[in-house]
Amino acid sequence: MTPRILDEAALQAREEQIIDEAIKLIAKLGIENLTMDKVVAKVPYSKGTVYKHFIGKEDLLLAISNQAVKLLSGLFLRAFQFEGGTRERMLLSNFSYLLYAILHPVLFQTEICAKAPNVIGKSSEARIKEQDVLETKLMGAIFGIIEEAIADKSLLLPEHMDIQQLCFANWSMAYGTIALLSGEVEQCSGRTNLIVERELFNQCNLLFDGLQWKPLTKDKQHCSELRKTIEQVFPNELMLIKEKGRELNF
Amino acid sequence: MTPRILDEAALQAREEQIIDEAIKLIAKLGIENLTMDKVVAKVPYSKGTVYKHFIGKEDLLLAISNQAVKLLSGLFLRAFQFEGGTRERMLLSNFSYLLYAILHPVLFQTEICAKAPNVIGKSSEARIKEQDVLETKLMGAIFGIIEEAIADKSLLLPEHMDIQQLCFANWSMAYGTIALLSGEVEQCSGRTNLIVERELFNQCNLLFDGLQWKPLTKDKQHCSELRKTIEQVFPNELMLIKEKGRELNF
DNA sequence: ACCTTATAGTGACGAAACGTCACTGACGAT
DNA sequence: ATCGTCAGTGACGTTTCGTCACTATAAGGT
Repeated sequence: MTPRILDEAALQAREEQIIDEAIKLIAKLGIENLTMDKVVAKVPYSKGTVYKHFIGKEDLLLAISNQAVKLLSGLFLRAFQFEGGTRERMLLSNFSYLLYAILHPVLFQTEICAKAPNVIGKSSEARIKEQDVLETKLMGAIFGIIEEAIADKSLLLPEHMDIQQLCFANWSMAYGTIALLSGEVEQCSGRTNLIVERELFNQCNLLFDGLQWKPLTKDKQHCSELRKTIEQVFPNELMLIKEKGRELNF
Repeated sequence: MTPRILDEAALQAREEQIIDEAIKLIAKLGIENLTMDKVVAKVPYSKGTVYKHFIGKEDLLLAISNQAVKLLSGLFLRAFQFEGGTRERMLLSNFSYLLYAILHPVLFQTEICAKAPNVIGKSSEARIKEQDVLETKLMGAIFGIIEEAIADKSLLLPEHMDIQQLCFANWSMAYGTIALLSGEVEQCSGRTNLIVERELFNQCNLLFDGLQWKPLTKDKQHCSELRKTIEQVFPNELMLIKEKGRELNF
């Protein structure tokens, strides 16, 4: 009466397989040339099956973005677990975001795209909900660092702001910086001469100094410290970046 | 021998007419449901003519975004020309961006979309160049305020940062905040309880305090001052917002 | 007046992408 | 062996895109 053969795990694996192929296609053709037909052609499943997983192209894009956020979560967690001062770890978190953006340009690009209303507007409810959960979880690591900072007195919560608002302040600053600069490698724009890692570093410090988050910039060499910390916590990522011929300048 | 009848001005007018109809369509159907066919149907010109102006849908979107930036420029200029302290005017600039985002959600939404690589990737070179020029011009107002601030000693340029970087720091902060929050009216997210105008206000002050931009938050009631300034410089905009049933809470 | 010529404008059309649905087949239950 | 159910298929109708062969128009020449 109930001959169900749907294996939840296998289903999940298949979904990831489709996502992986889509990522490869974006890397090869650019996100603007991704089509469902091409994805279906790359994958050992039929159109109908693919559409069982994703209600449309936008839904697939959001799924890729969610996948990316999962990957990012891992980096955030490592930054969170690093033994060091709270300000240092917060800075490290933001830089783990940057490392991810440099190492996985396709994922980051898709994440940006997935924030556009024309994508959200055509995605499934479930997928949007998933995005929400993932981003909330991501914020959790940041939230934790701030809690600790307040507990050990290195940070005093400003009047009329709670921890959540502080989380958001940090997140939006890093997001704005990386989003606006990641695309610009060489453009004859008013934004030339801006190096994403340097601007991110500066802006983090401005924000943290504005919050009076100890130790202040004037009291500590955050720059050299961050360099060491990154080498310690993200050695592989740093190596991969070097292999890409990219160097971090800040 | 040379019967040219192309009137540059009329051509421009027609382009704006097409853009206007597209904006109306986005407002009605949502940006995800905009199609060139629908635009052509709304406009007294044929498909071929429309495609003379815009090489494709993405190019049209970028054109709308550029139109939006022009509108925004006017607001920025008014903030720039306001007679008041430099910090106050900078704050006002950022809020003019917010007013625009609230008053013209379609334009702002399109602006966000137009930053996505899948749109840029399919736009014409000329249009991208135009975007660049417009954004540089926009930055000009911000740049000017900072120059003045440095001149009158209310702001000291931090070590290892130039004016351009400071401009960018401000821009990316405001962009990140508004972009991440503008979509969220009521969502059951980790980002609930965040009110865009309040967060923008807080983050501006954190950044400016971090820069030691006088007068500091502890020395002045920026909040009530900003309220007055907005009423003075943007009375119409404020009225329109009220008519929309929206109220600024910060 | 009439023809010439070059450009503006048109919309039918083919290609491409989308998303659906009637069908197939595989497997467990009876 | 038969039946019922559901995963999987891919052909097909639809939508959207963008082009291009053609028409209309207007200025200049004769």
